[in-house]
Amino acid sequence: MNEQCEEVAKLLKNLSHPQRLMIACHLADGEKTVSELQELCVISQSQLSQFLARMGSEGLVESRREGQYSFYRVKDKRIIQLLSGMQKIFC
Amino acid sequence: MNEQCEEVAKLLKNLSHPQRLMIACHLADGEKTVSELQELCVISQSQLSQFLARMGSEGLVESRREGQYSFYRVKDKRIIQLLSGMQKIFC
DNA sequence: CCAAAATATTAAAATATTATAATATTGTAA
DNA sequence: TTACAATATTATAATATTTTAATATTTTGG
Repeated sequence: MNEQCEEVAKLLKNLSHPQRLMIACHLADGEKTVSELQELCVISQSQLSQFLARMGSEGLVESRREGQYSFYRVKDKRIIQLLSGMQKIFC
Repeated sequence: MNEQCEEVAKLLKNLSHPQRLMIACHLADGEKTVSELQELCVISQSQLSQFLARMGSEGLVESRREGQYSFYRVKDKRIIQLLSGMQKIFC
């Protein structure tokens, strides 16, 4: 239980910022560009990029570059499950 | 969406510490005393009490005093739902 | 090549969280 | 009433997060 709590708490911490949560929710709907996210989330370019970097380094999202665009998506199916569960409960 | 993200992010932040998550999981199983929690979670008295106070002030748990014991429980059914959902996904 | 758009990185001040120790309060049994 | 168990509060140093501004890199159209 200890280990799972550590792992899950780390994930929740990553989702525990309103804008990171919003980013994750939008990405759970499907892959998005940084600039698409920037419009959807109303967030500064710098902060968005920093948040995505953090979310990437902790395995929450992954990205691919295509030309001048970076596409981000949620990395793990379980996280999509979690997000959609939360949506059912709280939205 | 903005408001919900704020609300849910606040909740997740509260659950985003391994020991607070463990406290919440144990309480989701049913009401517990502080000293029961202290044994279950292997945590210092002071920190446990501080965590419970914080979780209480943010509406995650509530308590009742009975003699020398304080009993804590999860306050909101939705949070129990969330926790058991997480358990299904990650445990 | 050059300019502009898209994205990433760095830096730093303000704020919040965490861990720990010390102390205080409350209730009960002797 | 005294001592002890259970719980709560306060204080503080160490660490992490958040916000913001400035700068850098990458890619493409002209």
